[in-house]
Amino acid sequence: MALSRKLAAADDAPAPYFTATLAKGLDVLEALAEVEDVNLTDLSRRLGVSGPTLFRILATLGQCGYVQKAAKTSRYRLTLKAWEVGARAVRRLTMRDVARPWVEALAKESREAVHLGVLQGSGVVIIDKVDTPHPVKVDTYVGQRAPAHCAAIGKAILAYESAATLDAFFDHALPRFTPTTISGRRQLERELALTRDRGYALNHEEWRQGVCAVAVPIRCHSGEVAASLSLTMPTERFAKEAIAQFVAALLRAAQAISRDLGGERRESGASRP
Amino acid sequence: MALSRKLAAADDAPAPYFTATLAKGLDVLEALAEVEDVNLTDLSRRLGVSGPTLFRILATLGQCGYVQKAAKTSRYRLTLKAWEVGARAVRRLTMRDVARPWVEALAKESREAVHLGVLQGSGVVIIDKVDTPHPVKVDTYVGQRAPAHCAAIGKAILAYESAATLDAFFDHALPRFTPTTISGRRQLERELALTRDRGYALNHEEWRQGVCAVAVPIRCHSGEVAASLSLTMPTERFAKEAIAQFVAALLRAAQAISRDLGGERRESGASRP
DNA sequence: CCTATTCTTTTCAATATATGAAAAGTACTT
DNA sequence: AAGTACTTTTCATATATTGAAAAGAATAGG
Repeated sequence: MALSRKLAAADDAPAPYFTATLAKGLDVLEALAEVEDVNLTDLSRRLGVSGPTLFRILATLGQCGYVQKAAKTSRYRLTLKAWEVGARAVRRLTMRDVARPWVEALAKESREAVHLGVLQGSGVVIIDKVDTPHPVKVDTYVGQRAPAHCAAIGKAILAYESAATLDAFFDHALPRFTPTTISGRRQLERELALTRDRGYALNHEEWRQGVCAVAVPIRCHSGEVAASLSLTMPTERFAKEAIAQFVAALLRAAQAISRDLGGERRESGASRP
Repeated sequence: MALSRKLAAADDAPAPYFTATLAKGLDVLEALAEVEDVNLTDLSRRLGVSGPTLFRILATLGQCGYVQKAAKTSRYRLTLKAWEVGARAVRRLTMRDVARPWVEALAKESREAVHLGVLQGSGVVIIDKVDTPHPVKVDTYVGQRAPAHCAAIGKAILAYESAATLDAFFDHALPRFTPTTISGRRQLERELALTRDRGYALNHEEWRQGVCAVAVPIRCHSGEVAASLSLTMPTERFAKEAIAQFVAALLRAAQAISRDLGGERRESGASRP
């Protein structure tokens, strides 16, 4: 799973223009993101990289500030450096700032967790969140990636993507996570058509057991769908009768955000919720 | 500035255990974080890396999902991948979740921008923020790095670090940003002693013109200073008479956070503000 | 407290890989 | 439509990366 793409490529095509060392370093970074703390040997086994090689990579990541050693010796862990670098990219998403007040208002009104997400490859990345006041919460976090094909927040975007983008999307597999996961291209296309017709996307435990969600697309001034807004909750609270109200609130918020996006500038003086 | 540390090392020591290609790739990532969109040639000039080499690096970063090409061809930009990877590290900081309600309460009470920061190398990284309602705001963002020696949020942590950590800290230079920046070791040590005596740190335009701040340390259950909490505002609003009130509010919030950190678990049922 | 075991770090020679010059191919500009 | 600037490919060379093996630390076990 953490193998560099070159090796993972089933067809042994020459995989042109690929710098193996760099890819290996990034794999190490990603592996460290998953484990809290590791020692060299464990990590070396996990990644299938020899000790000395990993030692050099970790030393380099350390010198560049991405990794540090916990305590005196032994275990390695990530610093916040990767997050800092990435934060510069997030900062450029006007969407986030414009949507913020409406995300908060929607959370207050619905009393459920609100997520704002954008499409990135085969997944949706949560770029903002306001949690529910209920004591029973779904475990999600800002920066989390959800598979687009089985999350409401993903389907609400996919439903409005161009044929070309969808073609590229379907190059990725559609892994099955639960019995209700839609993992066939045909079925997903039908689901997306349904989503377009209704104007909102649903997820009934398609990704994680016990978790449901509704989502609507957010259009930018040019009319393209640029993000999506969702309400996520435990199945227990996802009553059939309540959905219409959730959708209404979502649509109101999404429209307000679209409107505020018009100017496209950060300090927009637009009306607040 | 974006040169890999190997080359930047003034003393031409052999710089042991260093993987140049990986470091170059990370440099590219960081360069892309700074520019929104670049074409290959510009980036190649900026980094002093030849075209074909950069081409390979960008191709690799692309295959690994860290970079993508805008539009059809031409310009490169960062994806959210680095941010996603880093978000896993941030998520492990219990501090952030525990502090959140108090950060919000403090923002409401003070009506100024509240920042929560942790020390990372020679800087402080802002891990959470709630902005002021005032129309005149200081430009800051979550994920931002501030130089520790000339930011209140940094000095409030430095003041309580061990001699060993401080020694390591002083290996970095203390760049001067404004006429009031403290850039000598002796002077900074005096300032830190003063900070300890008072119990709070100040910054009068030491980093950025027109920006002032007050900050207090946050101690974890073991008594170590693990983070700091600041109020940041334009000099115009930083009235001498108001500081005592800001400090009182900051200390109250910091104490509450320290208390709530006791359990050290995420879903702490502790009292809310 | 000493020995055994496991993990980290260093060394080193073989080899695979990255490198930049130059050329070919594209995409803009005027 | 010709010119200019940028991107991509090719390729021979030099270099950096590689893992085996060994030395050195640290930790655990008796």
